[in-house]
Amino acid sequence: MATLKDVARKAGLSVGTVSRVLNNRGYISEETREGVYSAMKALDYQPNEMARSLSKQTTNTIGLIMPSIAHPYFARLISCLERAAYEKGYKILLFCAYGEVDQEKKFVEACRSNRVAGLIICSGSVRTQTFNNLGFPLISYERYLDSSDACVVCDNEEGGRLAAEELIGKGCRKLAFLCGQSGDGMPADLRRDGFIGVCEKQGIKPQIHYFSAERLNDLAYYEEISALLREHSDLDGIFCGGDVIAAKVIQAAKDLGIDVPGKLKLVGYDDVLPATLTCPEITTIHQPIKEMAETCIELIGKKNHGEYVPAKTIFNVSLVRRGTT
Amino acid sequence: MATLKDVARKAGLSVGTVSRVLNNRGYISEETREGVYSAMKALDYQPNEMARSLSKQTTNTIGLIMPSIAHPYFARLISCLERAAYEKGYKILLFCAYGEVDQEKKFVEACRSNRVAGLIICSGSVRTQTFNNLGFPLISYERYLDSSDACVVCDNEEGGRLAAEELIGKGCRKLAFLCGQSGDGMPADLRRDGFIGVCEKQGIKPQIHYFSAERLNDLAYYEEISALLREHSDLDGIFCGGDVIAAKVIQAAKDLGIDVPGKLKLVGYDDVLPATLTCPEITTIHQPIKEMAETCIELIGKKNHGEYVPAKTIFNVSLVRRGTT
DNA sequence: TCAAACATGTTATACGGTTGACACAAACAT
DNA sequence: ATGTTTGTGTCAACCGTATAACATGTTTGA
Repeated sequence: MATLKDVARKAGLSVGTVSRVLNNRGYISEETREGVYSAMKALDYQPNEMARSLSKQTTNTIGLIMPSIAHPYFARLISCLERAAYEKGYKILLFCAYGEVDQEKKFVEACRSNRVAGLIICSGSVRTQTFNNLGFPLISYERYLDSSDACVVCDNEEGGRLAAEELIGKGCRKLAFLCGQSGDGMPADLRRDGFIGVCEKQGIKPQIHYFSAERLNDLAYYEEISALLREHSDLDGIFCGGDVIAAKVIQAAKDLGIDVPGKLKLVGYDDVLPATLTCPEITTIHQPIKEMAETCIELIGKKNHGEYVPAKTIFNVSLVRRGTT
Repeated sequence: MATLKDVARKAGLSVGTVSRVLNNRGYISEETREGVYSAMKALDYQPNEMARSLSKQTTNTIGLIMPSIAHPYFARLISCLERAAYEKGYKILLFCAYGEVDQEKKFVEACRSNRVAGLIICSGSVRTQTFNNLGFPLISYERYLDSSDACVVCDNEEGGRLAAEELIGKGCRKLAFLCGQSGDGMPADLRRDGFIGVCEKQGIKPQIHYFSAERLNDLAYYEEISALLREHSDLDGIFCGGDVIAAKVIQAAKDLGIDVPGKLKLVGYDDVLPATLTCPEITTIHQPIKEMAETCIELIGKKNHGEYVPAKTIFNVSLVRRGTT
């Protein structure tokens, strides 16, 4: 592929001058500028980003380490992050660690090797590991990570409270909470706490059921849910820690002859695609994913410009009422 | 961050020797090797991939240009591609072009700038553009792209035939096909042709309905589907060009009091998450996405090693019978 | 004992682009 | 006439790593 030198030769200019055109430095006549551009076009020149990054000691690449890609929530998140990144001139280097500490570590190192401009991580291990002296800002998404430069989260406790209020307000008294991986710093715990808090005020003690971490990847919730519904046949309201879980509850309930929302009401979480694919559609807690993604990207930019960034940015959630309540 | 020079100094060795250790070149004593490793650990050294790529004139990055990320099909595909890439030692640079030619072009240039080892593109424009002298292999996914080095597709016509046979075999006579973007080289056309071919042999002339391209991003199919069902109330079998479409047909049918699969039978396409979230679950055409993704990555590796790669790799599809037929 | 194999160092060049110092000339302003 | 701004070229150093050529030892083995 053509290099700067080739362009300079073609345009009858020096490398320095061509570089000036490319980087808008110093004085450049309109004539020269056009000469450079036409030479670039003629040679189909594309600057070598490797060389540029090496020389400039900075890249416009942002690393993403996610626990899943195919899950609707993360698919949506990655989509929003890609768009926000693109609009700020960044590219996305995507890694999926499946929540495994070893892989996360490897990918963090890969990001270091690639001298990314910033790293956004949604860790599966959270507090068990720390990342120091990375050389670039680390944004923790939906997790409280001590060694991060900033956390971007939504108000999970409030989400839990909204769900409880909705279910109780609609007359439910036998409640349950189904969620994914628990653990220090994970959002599921906060949703649970918010949920339980409201329940207790009403003298209700909800069932709590945790799915194992691998369910995030295979999404095989059905059997466990069906067993739970059979075991606790008096349940009349379930708060699901995700919309996929809620969709599977609808299936299991239907198969057991339990009417939703007649006999059993549901509130999901996330407000992603599955919430609008079921019958009935799922009442759920909406997370402002797009805004959260944009904030992640902005925080990296600010941090790299030496600006102040808040250690924690908390987004409001809201209830979206659909057919399951 | 520490450089090779720092490591060499710390280990009391020359840069050349350290580089030999890193690249397994020439003779190295066990003692020296360990000295280098401990120095690397002490300095928390990570080789600079920019410099390495620049020097080696090759990267281990694969570019991905997709029309969507959040759509379950592409989310799944990207997930499989990331995994396959990781297993072969590649990293993923992810771009979403929303099927827009201009953005695709920009992203192809970005890939050139980054000297990717290969590019996998699922183009929205297909034959309207050509990419030549890219400097790296171009794999076209599910599209027939003339200027690509290889196409990886599934047997879409066969998928259409399987769907028609299933519906007709279950007694349907008034058929329709709903699909996304049509156009030369797009898979929807082949599915349609396969579907129509079987229908005609049975003397059936199906309705064909195309959604606009933007539906791929907003997935707002409901209104159009509902209108179609009302207009053609005698329909008893619908072949949907995607599982999300099928899920929305189930909703619209239910709202119109049409029983699925009693009065109306459905076959979806892709076999992705939504197919197993609805009631009933969706009978669909399974695409071997994982295998297709692995093939894409392998083809890039082979092409870069000068090995022969077939211009077209076609994967078999199969019918997965669930609740909608 | 002498050659081959092993182990390391030195030095230079390359990858492709950025940047700063410096020189030179023409155009312009005072 | 003199100083400033503008436009360009030359040259060199640098980013971090790879690699080849060549020198210089030390072991090892026949």
